[in-house]
Amino acid sequence: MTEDERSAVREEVIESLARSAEVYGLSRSAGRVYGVLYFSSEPLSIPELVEETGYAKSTISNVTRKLTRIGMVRRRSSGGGGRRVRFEPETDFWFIVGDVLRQYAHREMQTTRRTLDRALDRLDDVDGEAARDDADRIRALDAQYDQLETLLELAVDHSTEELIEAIDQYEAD
Amino acid sequence: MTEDERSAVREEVIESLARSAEVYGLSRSAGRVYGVLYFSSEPLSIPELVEETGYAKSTISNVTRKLTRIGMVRRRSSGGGGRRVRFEPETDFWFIVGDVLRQYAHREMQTTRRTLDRALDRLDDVDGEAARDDADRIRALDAQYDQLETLLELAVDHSTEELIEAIDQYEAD
DNA sequence: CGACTTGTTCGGCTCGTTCCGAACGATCGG
DNA sequence: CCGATCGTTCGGAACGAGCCGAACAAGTCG
Repeated sequence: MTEDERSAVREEVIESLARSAEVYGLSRSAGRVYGVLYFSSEPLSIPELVEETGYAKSTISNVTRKLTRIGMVRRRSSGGGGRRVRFEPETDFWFIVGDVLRQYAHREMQTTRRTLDRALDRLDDVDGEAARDDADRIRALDAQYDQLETLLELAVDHSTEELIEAIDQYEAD
Repeated sequence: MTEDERSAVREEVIESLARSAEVYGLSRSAGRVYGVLYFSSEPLSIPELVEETGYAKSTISNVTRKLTRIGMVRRRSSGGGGRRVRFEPETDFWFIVGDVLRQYAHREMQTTRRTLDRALDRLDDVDGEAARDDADRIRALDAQYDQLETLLELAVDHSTEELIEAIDQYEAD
């Protein structure tokens, strides 16, 4: 009876991770797969994940690839036995967040800023008050992106503990 | 000719905002509506946004509601003239981010932690090494969420400038 | 070499989202 | 009170995302 209770509790937590995944723009399946890996005492292969989660093999293949891309699981392309690749979870959440920020937000900001800079160049050739207004607004956008970018770079280079301490010390003045 | 060029440049920037919106989980229309509001010298009503964007009136209605919910535009339920509500953009991006984090991430973390705490309570009644392992992992999850939550609370209470300065000072040791 | 296991890719189904047009309220000036 | 204007809501079409099963490729062990 206690064994049932234990797996019920684990199911609850895994389901909770699935819901969290949806909030942050991932699929339910991604959350569940991560949850199963998180509770597993050893890395799991795709057939094992199929067994544990009930998803189709193709789904597991796609989901594991996505999770690997964003740094939530690692591929141990391994090794000896019959199984070829095995997955283990990245358990440092802030590290995951940092990875995602670096890959997506940072890239997006860079391309947007390139667009803004090109736009400003083109506006130099245009006369009139309205054009100057537009240029001012675009410069303001650029400044915002610039600040977010530098903050982002600083933040992802530190642990949560360091960041909390930094802000605490800053507040202490 | 310069007038064409000016609107072409603005179109470019607005389109860029539309693409950015997609990256961050919003619709293209939301990005474009925000862009039009951003370049407008005065708050715009729904018919005006229809005119400027080409979207259907219903689309504008839904999009403005969504943008208002997440704090990207403000409703100036308005005064005097024939028009009733008018929208103006929130131009402080970090403020927008903070708003979203407070509304979504923070709420999500709280509900998840409630689930984790309930799970730990239930596991107290279960014996065995495996149950103890599960409890350890859940406690580790809980600790991660706790740290992210406190960091989040600290971060959204400061401006980007303050945060950058705080980290810079911290690094200066 | 041939049977088996593992992982990827492909086509199809389903469901949610986005956007539209039309119908429906609600508010204001005359 | 009536017409006009503004905003919301409803039903539907087009599109994309998630998931599945089946076919396919690649490597392993007998």
